[in-house]
Amino acid sequence: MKNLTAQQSKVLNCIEESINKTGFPPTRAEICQKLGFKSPNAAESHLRALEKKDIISIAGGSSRGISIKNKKSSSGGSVPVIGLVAAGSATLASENIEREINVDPSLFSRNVDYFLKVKGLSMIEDGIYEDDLVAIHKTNDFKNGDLAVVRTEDDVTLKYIFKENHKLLLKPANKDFDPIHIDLRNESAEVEGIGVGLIRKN
Amino acid sequence: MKNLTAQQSKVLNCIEESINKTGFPPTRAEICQKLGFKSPNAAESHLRALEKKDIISIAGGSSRGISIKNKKSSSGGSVPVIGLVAAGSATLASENIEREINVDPSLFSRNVDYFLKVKGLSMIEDGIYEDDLVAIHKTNDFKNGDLAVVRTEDDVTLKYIFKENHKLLLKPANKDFDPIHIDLRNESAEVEGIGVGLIRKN
DNA sequence: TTTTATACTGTATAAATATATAGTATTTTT
DNA sequence: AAAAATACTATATATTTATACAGTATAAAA
Repeated sequence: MKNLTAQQSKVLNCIEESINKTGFPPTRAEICQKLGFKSPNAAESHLRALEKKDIISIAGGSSRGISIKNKKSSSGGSVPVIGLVAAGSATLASENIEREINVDPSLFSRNVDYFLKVKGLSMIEDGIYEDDLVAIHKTNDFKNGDLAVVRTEDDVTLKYIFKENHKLLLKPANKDFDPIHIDLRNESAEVEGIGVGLIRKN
Repeated sequence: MKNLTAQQSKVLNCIEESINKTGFPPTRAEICQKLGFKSPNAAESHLRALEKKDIISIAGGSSRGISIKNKKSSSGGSVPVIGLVAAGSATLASENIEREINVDPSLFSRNVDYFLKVKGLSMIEDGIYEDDLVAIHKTNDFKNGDLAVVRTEDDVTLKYIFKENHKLLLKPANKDFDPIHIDLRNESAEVEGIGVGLIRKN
């Protein structure tokens, strides 16, 4: 994250305080009053700096149009949300984290290390839809039939996994998709975790 | 809690939606635009009614000065899980609460009042399975096609809802189940809330 | 060394916004 | 039966507010 200057932090605090206290963001004038500025442009330029640093967003042409981006609620039990990523990049690398959400750890049967945002329709027949968040428990241990996050040589994918000797079968839940067969003697594949739950936003 | 009229509920929803979507409350004009009013005073008077019923507060002399009262704490919100209950009993009565779970309120697009534990297979074709927890936002306002919790004379059910004049259609997502037709002139039915998300435990 | 970012004051103004007032009509409560 | 609440249209306007422009000054980056 980019560093904020002392003044920018004060302005950000001022915005947070306003939202928490009144329920809505401050105006330029209100920021000036709270921080002792005498010109509305003092607030304006700090806001533009915060916008440039991607800390807030400013809705043009509307009053009090300030909103704070990626509001992380700091309290424990914060779990990152990750999009299905390209091969080579580490799944849990910070640049892949879309956001963080707070979840009750007792919600799912096993500890949730991250949520994987589903791309594509390969699991649709078992009620896993695009943009669903699948709760992933990080482990390389699995049972046949588990829903697994598997890193192959050229992809990261979410499928049902079956292993028999040196053969790995990654099975989708969509008849339009073909199962993936991997011979571990020729190709490498790694189980990153298994799915232990799901969250969907309508 | 005092009863809100249908229009007042719509206005309240509009405010909640604005706060969740943009981060700040709407103006009178924006409410009018969303709900199809042609006079700003239509929104104004509804706001004053909501203020009188102590649902919202309005900061005088400031733009977007609307805030929703007794907003459930924005972090560490404990949300009850409820099984589909028999007719006659209040859905949120304490004896129906199976457990409480902590959920990040920002997880779903609208405020979640409770989770409904799904019984049966009537929504299975749209990825809603038995024992899934459907996040319910309490409201009696809905759009055609919304996933709604509906209390009929002899049941509480989760279906897609469609209303046309005095006819209510409750449509399942399973071809083995028949849609329910309700004639509101003969039978009563009440929308308790709409589904805004889903949690599944494997 | 020149540019860019930071950190403001001061003034001005178009546009956004709250809010009052005047009506009409229907429904609900007393 | 009368009063109050609901549910709007329509118009007007004072005020709030965002936002641009013109400066000044210092610190940091290229």
